[in-house]
Amino acid sequence: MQNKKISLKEIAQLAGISTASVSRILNQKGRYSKQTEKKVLEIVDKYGYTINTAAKSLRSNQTKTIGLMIPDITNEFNSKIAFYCEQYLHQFGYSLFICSTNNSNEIEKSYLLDFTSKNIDGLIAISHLADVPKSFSNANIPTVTLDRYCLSNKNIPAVLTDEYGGSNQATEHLIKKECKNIIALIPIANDGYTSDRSDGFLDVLKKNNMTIHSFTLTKINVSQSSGIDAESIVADLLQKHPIDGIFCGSDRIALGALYACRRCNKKVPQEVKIIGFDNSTYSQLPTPSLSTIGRSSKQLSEKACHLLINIINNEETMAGQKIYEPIRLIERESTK
Amino acid sequence: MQNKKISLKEIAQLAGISTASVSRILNQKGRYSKQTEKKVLEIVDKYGYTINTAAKSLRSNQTKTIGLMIPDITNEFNSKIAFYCEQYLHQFGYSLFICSTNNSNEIEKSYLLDFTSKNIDGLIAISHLADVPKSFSNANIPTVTLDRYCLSNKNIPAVLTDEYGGSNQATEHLIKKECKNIIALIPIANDGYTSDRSDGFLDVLKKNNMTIHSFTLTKINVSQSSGIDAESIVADLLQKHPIDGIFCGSDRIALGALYACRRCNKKVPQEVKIIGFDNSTYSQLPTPSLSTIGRSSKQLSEKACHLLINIINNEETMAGQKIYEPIRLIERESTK
DNA sequence: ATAATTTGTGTAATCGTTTACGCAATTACA
DNA sequence: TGTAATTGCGTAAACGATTACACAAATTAT
Repeated sequence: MQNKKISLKEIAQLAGISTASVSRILNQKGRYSKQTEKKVLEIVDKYGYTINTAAKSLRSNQTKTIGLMIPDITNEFNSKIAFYCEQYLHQFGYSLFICSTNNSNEIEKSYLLDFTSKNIDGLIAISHLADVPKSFSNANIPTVTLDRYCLSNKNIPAVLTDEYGGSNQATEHLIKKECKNIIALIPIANDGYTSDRSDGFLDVLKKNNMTIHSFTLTKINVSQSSGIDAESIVADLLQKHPIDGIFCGSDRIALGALYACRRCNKKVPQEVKIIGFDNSTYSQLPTPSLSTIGRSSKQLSEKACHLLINIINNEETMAGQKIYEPIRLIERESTK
Repeated sequence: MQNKKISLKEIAQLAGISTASVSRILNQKGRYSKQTEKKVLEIVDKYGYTINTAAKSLRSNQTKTIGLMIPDITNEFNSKIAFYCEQYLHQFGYSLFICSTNNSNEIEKSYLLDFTSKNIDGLIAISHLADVPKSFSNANIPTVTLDRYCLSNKNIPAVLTDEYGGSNQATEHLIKKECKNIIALIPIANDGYTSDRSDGFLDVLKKNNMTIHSFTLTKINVSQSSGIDAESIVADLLQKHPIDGIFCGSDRIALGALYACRRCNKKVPQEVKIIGFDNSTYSQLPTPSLSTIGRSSKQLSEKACHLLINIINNEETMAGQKIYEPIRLIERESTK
């Protein structure tokens, strides 16, 4: 019928009425007659009108848009978060700006600036938001932190995994399976942050009066190669010490540990038991399959979205609140 | 200094000049003096000003925003596409609206409407765009299709994997390894579309004068459970026929086939050889590791983005052009 | 010294919506 | 029948930026 976008004003002209009426009809707000409504809707349909969001946002001061800040969308956990957040928020008419930050403060900052320019209605961030630009704070954008808590502003609520409890359970599980010499490999993000996974591990060892050596806890930089790094570290340790239990802060690392055992001819689970963290697809596929600590990315996502929408709508600040998502132990062949 | 967003007009007031000057300075466009520039930049910095994108877009008619339509972000291939597209487009100042369509025409349509409202500058779609709403066409949004070609408009350029060549190579590889009874399991998307993977397979069989039975080619619905579906189908076939080679249209399916062989006590690769498609992480982990057909998601993404930006900038339509990304055979243990 | 050019700035319209306010026509109520 | 309430619609300002145009002041050329 056309091949150019049509505006509300043009619809008004075609219908011989004012823009105000058209707007009221399209938004089903205020007063208008059935007659003119019919006329307008016909024209809308005939010409394939869609509203201009920029104009609407400018006037109404809301964009129906949420920012999602994620370290790396390629990571299975993160991509699930993105998926479930999108699903949940879509129900409420929100679209998602997604950005990968690689945990870099610089990149985060530039995206936060971009987000304030774009006037997003809210932000979900898998980040510590350690360094937030002034313009972002000034904009007072409702924010929820996911799987991390905000370092720069204690009022930002967080939806968290019970990492301490998870590593507790994992370690207890190894002990129950009669491991005597347990080590842990904990990932450390390139923003320098380590999770509570190491504390949970160490506390259980102490509680059980187990000796803690210099090599008991190793930190591994998070990267594409963290599995490979873990492999050589573990292979090295296996040759020097009588290790029989390995708690890994991620499944990727656990996989590296498994390969290391193969290389050193240590049978898993007979001689060495391994447990990972995340319940990613990785953990199900190798032989033996890997025991791991699972958490529901769906639950995490939905709690974060729910919280965010509440803040957006009700002005409930939920200030500083921390919501914990429980974890569960998933026992597979590597600790049988 | 403040805790409210400040506008360009307010900056002008604070500096005692007109909005026109401020705009010229911030955009480094037109004429202005060093003096006033300094004054303005100081105020901008002091108050943490960021531009209001909605207003800018409304006036300038471009949003610096690209839509990315993907069947399921949770899928490894798709998440890589998202990652590389974001990286590439970010360099040029674009942000990404990402949406998961689950291959559903209905969902796609509603997102296309949303995108036209939002006035995205361009669209990259892993989709056949079989059913495009009128308003989207009217909006004349530069579009590139990725890993699929557009069914509703032949002028839309596409960046494609050489699927035919890939399945050709995979099948030839099985034959070279002396497989005599080869079957294929090809995924079929829930928009009803099958790729060229089956043609490539069948043509090679014909060329080599191999018999094609009723069970030679099986189609499997794409879903979370497609691996499990494949497992039972293959297990069933293995018991009835002397199959010694399996070409799988995805690594997930290949994994199912591998498990089926285990269940039926068929040794891989000695008795049955398996080859997958995608070179996903899945394929590297099991024992034996899976041979597969690889393609570079980075190359695919960058070609698509490059093409799109060209269309956006130069009005080069590249109408109907199809760009093929080559594939490569990755030989692992499952076909040794 | 005068004319021509360049430079810095301001005025005001514009992009496409929403919405407060006002007014006339219709309907309800007495 | 007259007054009050309701209904439907239009006018115009506003959101926050960009930009064509005009114009005075400063600079350069002649």
